[in-house]
Amino acid sequence: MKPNQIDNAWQAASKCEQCAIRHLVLFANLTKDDFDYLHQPIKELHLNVGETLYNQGDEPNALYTVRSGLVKLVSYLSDGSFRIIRILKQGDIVGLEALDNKAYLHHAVILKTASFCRLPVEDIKSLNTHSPHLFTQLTARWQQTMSDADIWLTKLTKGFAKQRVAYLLLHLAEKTETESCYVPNREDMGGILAITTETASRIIAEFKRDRIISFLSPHLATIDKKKLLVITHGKNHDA
Amino acid sequence: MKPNQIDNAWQAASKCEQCAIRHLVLFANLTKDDFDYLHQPIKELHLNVGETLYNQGDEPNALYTVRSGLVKLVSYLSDGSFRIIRILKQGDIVGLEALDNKAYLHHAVILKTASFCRLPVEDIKSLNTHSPHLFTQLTARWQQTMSDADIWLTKLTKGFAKQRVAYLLLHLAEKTETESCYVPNREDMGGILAITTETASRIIAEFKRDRIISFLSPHLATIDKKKLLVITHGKNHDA
DNA sequence: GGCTGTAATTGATAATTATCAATCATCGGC
DNA sequence: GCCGATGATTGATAATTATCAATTACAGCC
Repeated sequence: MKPNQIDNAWQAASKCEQCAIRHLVLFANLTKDDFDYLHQPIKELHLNVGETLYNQGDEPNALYTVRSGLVKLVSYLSDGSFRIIRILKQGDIVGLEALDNKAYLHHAVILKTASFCRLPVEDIKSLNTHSPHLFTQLTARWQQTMSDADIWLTKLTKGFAKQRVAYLLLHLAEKTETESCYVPNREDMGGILAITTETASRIIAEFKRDRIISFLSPHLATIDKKKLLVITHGKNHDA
Repeated sequence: MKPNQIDNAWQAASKCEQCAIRHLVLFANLTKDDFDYLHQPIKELHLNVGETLYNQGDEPNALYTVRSGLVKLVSYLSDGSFRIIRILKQGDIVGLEALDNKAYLHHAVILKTASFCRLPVEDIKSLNTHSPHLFTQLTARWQQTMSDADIWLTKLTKGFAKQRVAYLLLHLAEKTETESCYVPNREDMGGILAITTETASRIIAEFKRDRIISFLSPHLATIDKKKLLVITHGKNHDA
């Protein structure tokens, strides 16, 4: 990301106490006093599709709360191929590893125009030593992250490609408020499910023909959850 | 686990301050004073192969440090199949999710005769509010768990079965002090790599014929790391 | 030793997926 | 509207893996 983009991306900071989605975020149960331990105002950050929040190996000095949009965490392998580790939505924390002072583990790339709150690591740490409230939330976040990783492992990397695609769509639908759900491009689907772009494409095309999925726009579609669930459960003999 | 087994499993508690592997464990950097916040002596627990530390859904009131041995975390799916989520060795924490007061997420089953320290959740929480030292360690553990999960995802579920088996063996070898490494039975290998038992068997058999792996006992073998690394990197044309 | 149950291996075949290559669709810019 | 670029789709084929079934190896036990 270039300097001028950074300037554009940053917005005026706003008061956490008045945050519209505070019930979803890390600061959910902080008290009024707790906020005194924040030495700098929390800044907000806006990024467009394809932009990068941080890169693997970057020195980490902040974690981020997703206010809106979608973010993918990508890990590149030595052979040049990549794998998408997770997809994060509103309320999720990105870059939790910053708390451990290690370099970021992944590339965080915007899938759907997103906004973030930037939480400086030092503030989080100081807040944690002074107030017991944050620890609960942090625990819950780590927990959430692990359980997401488990789902990724158990549901998205097991069984035939068709089942995995079906599960992915259902999983993505869970991440949405509306009836329609975000559908990644075929290459990203491959990166999530450990299948090739072509296989992903073939399956989505088949789902389209079977009216299991209908695209409203290139990355937005409505899905037939019932049919997908059947596919998830194993082979369906065109019942 | 039946009551009489529990009786056998528990050993006299020992002093954490004198623990031989304390540098590896959660209490690594606690001060003398910190230990005063532990209301009960830390108990030690011994379990044999096939025994269960806890089951998915059990109410969690403790986390465990692995003192020795190997543990697998298993998740059963609705269709009766299972997936092995992670393998834990000396120094690793089992059941971190207990801190979030949620039910255990997996079954924790002993692969290689193991001993544990049982850390009551309440003690950990109280210790954390009174001393800043534990937070660092907990952060590091969560971090470790996440990064393990990432490896599992990126390396063990991608590419052809042969590459995955090769990577698994290398990964397991990392978990050992000695030259020989633990090799799971073929069904478990399938559960780890999302392949069938037969495929796992075929590949291990092939590795045996190629002298890439030599079994010393049913679950212990020496491996040729160099050759495995080559296989990991993609197709090897019998160079 | 012989028996028995479990795990490992192997074989044959069908199903699934990767690979390589070509075509089609779509969208923004001119 | 046309062009070019990018992503999606489809086709043909080979490679990989699952499936079903049978056989072998081996440890524990009588």
